[in-house]
Amino acid sequence: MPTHGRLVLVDGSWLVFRAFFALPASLVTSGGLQTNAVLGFANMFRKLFSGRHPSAGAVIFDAPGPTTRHEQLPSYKADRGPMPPALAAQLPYIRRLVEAQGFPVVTVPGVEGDDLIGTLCQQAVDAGHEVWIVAGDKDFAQLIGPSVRMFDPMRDVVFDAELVYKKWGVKPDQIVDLLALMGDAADNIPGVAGIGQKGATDLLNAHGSLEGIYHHLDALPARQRTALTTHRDSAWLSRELATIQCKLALPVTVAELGVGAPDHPALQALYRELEFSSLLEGPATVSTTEIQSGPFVPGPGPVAVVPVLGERRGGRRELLAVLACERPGEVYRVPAEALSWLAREDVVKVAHESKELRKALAGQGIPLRACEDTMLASFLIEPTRNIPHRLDQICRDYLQEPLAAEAPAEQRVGVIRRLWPVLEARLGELSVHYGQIELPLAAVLAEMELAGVQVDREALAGLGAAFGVRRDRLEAEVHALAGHSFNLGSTNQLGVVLFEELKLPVIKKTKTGWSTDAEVLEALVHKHPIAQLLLDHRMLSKLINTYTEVLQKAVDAESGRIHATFQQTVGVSGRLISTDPDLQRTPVRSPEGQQIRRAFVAPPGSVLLSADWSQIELRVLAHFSEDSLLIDAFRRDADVHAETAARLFGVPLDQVSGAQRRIGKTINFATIYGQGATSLAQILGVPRKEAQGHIDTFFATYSGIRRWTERTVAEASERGYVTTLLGRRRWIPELSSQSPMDRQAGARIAVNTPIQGSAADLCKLAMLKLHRELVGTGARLLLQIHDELVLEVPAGEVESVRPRVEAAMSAPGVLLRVPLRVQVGIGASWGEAH
DNA sequence: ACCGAATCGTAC
DNA sequence: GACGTACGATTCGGTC
Repeated sequence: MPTHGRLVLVDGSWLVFRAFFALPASLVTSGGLQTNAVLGFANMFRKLFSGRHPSAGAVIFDAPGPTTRHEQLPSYKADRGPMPPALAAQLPYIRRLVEAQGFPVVTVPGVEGDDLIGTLCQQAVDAGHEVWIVAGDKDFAQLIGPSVRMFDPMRDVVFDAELVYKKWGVKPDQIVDLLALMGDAADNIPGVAGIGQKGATDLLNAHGSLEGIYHHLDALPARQRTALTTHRDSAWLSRELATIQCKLALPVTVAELGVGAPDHPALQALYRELEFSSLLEGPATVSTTEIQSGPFVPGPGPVAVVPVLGERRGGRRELLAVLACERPGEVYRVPAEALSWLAREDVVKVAHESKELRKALAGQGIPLRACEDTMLASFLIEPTRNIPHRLDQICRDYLQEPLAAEAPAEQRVGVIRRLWPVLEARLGELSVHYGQIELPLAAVLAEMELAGVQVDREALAGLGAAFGVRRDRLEAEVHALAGHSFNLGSTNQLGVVLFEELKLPVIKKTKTGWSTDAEVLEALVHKHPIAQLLLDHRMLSKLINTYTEVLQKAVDAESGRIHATFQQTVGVSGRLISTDPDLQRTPVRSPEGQQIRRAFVAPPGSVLLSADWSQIELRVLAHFSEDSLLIDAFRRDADVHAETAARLFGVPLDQVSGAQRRIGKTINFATIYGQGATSLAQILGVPRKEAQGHIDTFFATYSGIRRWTERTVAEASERGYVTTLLGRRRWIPELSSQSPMDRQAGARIAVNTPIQGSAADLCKLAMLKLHRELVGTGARLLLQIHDELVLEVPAGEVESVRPRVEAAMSAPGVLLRVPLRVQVGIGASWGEAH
């Protein structure tokens, strides 16, 4: 955390409570003193400043006893109760710790810590300083401004105004209004009963402030109006309670908050007294040496590297320094200005999640070369174990040592250094796949993540507003039909309305009660008008909550684009997984969904090019199974779903009806998933017996598929794993389970993984090939959606880029027994390109 | 406040 | 329960 030149105000009371409850009470000295809060506090302090202190700051504690807020509301913070004695006993040590660290301790009787922080913060801002508040309570978000940020050390997040908006949906100066409405259970701030976080943010976004909301009561739905009127006094009192005082007269001033150098002997004495062996400096502890360049000459192994990252900007995080470790026990801190050695081919590096380091280095214009990756190696060795393959997990598994999930960088780098030889040896034959596919792909993914994709924020906002109007109308209609209002988002409440009050038939049950899913509602459409309204309401709230809202918030302020992450070690079959946000689940099927895709746009002068494979998984199945009918169908470029239908129903191809083709398609896919008769019957809406008949006919017709399926399951049972086209392995312990149900599930995995995983292999291969062939063009890859690639292409280069895309995807570098077909679309938006 | 389970819906 | 691979929003009940 870059704290120099800033005033740092630490919410000490909060930190102490968090440490006390987060760590086990079993941490005691040999003298019987419980030390968990002190240890947690000490660790947090070390993590915050890692020896590099700010020039000014303070740790603020609440003084015991009542404050003015208790006079306003006797129940304020009532359920906190008295401080546990086991915690109170640790406070003197925490005070010693803070003082030995060189920080002033600030406590003022009768004044809450929040108000101390608020007032000191205001003084500092007035004096032209920047302020960092170290705290976890969302109350503090109200103080954030151009020169004030909040750092939450538990979540490792720095909040600025933009992030506050992302997190809570309102601006910092609206936080008190938000709390006034939604209340705060932790502080016993009552808020307005009946209005939760969602309702509160929506109201504030519509009307700006509490005043605005009360001025427009008439415009609100009846339910909200009633709630707001009934609890009017509570709302205003809540706002008062939630407001942090910034103008108190205090016995201390900002000018007195100088931070001194840590008193190491005093700290060590304290650590010894409390028996904190992990914090004691000694031979067991790694010392970090600051160096100005990288004098690395790898001996028996590579140099392990861990980036020290700063804030997020434009889709990447700022690179502050790199910790490097050549020999276990020796860690160097290399400043960001001296990292050119990371680009050297002759110095082998190893990182955990090299993609992140690569992205951070891109900011300095330094390419990362010759860098191994422990995360990718772990994934290939055993994809299903240790997802998402974090360092602490694989350290535990391969070094048989514990490592804290958020261990400091100097510890992580040593672990990476020692892990690499172990993982490299375990890779064995997989090292080819590792070196040829996954490792180079990480570089391609890094570029895609940095590039991001442009979205039309206004278009999304407009869509969201339009959907919102429709959703609210539907909600009112549903409430009217039910005769009272209730939360449509609660399946419990909905179940009561549908099955008790309206006495509609129960179609299906869940583990805990009545099911109200889409299938059930579909079945009720002809029994009651409420069902269709609910289906439409579900669709619209889904689109609003999961897409229009989330996507707008995901837009990066710096680049104006969405920078998703492509997880390379999460999809057990080898698929890439997009998160933050999940762009691979962007709607496409409904017309409303397509509108959302139209908000993904190309910048002026460019177009989006979308290319997707036709039936890639069925083609992979044809290749593996060598089924003559399926291979022949693909070689003729036939309509495979129609052909399957023709064979199932015994009709000539040109007489296959739309409904029959749909069944053919469903059954073709059912093969890939190892679907059984029951579920197939349910999907097709036919009797189970008929579905079983289709399955029997299918396998009798495509006998090659039947033989391959049987052989694959048998081999997997024998060897314990299946492989994909490019040799990726997935172990399937389910196949040797005692439970027949588990074994059946294992059989489905054994069939599906080679198909899904090989399709993923082909896509990765195509991405690598395409990436090479795009060098020198202005085109760049943006997204991968399993069987689709989306590129941004300068309008003038479309003619030259398009054939390269088609070539890379049609012939990614492995020859299958069937051709691969690619469909390309081009447009100003993703929706149009599709 | 935090967490996990449950339910639901979206994609390929 | 019965369809493979996923992410994520929301609600709800339990625990610190």
